[in-house]
Amino acid sequence: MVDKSLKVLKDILRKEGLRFTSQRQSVWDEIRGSHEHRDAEDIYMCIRNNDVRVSRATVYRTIDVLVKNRLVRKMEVGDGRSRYEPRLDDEHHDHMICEETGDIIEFFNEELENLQEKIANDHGYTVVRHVHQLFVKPFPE
Amino acid sequence: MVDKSLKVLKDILRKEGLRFTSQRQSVWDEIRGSHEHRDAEDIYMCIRNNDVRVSRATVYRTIDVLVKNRLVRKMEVGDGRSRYEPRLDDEHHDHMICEETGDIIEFFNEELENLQEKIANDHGYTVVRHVHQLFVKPFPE
DNA sequence: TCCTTATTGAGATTGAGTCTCAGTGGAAAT
DNA sequence: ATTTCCACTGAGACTCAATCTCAATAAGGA
Ligand SMILES: [Mn+2]
Ligand SMILES: [Mn+2]
Ligand SMILES: [Zn+2]
Ligand SMILES: [Zn+2]
Repeated sequence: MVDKSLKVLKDILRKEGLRFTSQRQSVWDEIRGSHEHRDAEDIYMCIRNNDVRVSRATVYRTIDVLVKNRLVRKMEVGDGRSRYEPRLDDEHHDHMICEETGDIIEFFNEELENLQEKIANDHGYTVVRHVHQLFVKPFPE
Repeated sequence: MVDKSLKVLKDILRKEGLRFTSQRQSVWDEIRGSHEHRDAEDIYMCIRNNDVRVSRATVYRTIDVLVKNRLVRKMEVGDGRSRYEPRLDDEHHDHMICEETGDIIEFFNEELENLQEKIANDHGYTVVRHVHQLFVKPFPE
């Protein structure tokens, strides 16, 4: 599993004509190791707490490569800090954000996906990507 | 129409315990006068081009009041600048953003709205607000 | 008109993210 | 293994939207 993820990273770097470095591996390992939706500062600090020397600039630069090559997904929740999550299985999902707890719940609904594609088509467009976020509150009681 | 919009603004300011000022009227007039999705800098510059003296700080502060009181809707398109649109009739709609032309097309689909509410309910939540943006490309030919 | 105090504006500040560039190190070639 | 080249890194400067500060201004009630 670790070997496979390492190979995935190396293949991407080769494809992009980039060199394999310990910093790039650290960033990918850090993101890959958690299913949470974390900001760059959190990823940066966690890597450093593992006694790995890396700079913010390199974290940001590496994330860009990972996002471009679909190993990582970038999302904005509206607070000015981008969040990142690994795309391990690469199955699409959208997000429900609880405004009381900050919890992020993932969901996928085929019907919803088809419907939005249909709506775009009716306007003469194809959907390239989409953002669908439900800001929610738990039911009372 | 102008009188009515003026009254709406004055009522809101009174309710909030805020004073009516020419700057606040200018900001509301500027946003109200266009159906586009504009950023703060654009709104600011247009007001000043009409020879009204106003500062960026006041534009931002006034927009906050208007957004809080649902006269204006705030949205992010992902480029780091918030966009604002008037909520004249206050009918909800979502956005389709053309990645080739930058055009923003508005749409509303009852079925979509109901479906997302149902999805949230199934997880034990109520939808407080939502963001649904389709980044699209025109069909070829 | 007077008086209190909310509002304003110039400019400083914040903070996420980007850029610069001299020094470092990956890896291909020998 | 050694050399060589040049991509990569990191400290810190920089960007830019947005917020904050605070002295001067102007609502608007008395
Ligand atoms: Mn909607
Ligand atoms: Mn709109
Ligand atoms: Zn979706
Ligand atoms: Zn997710």
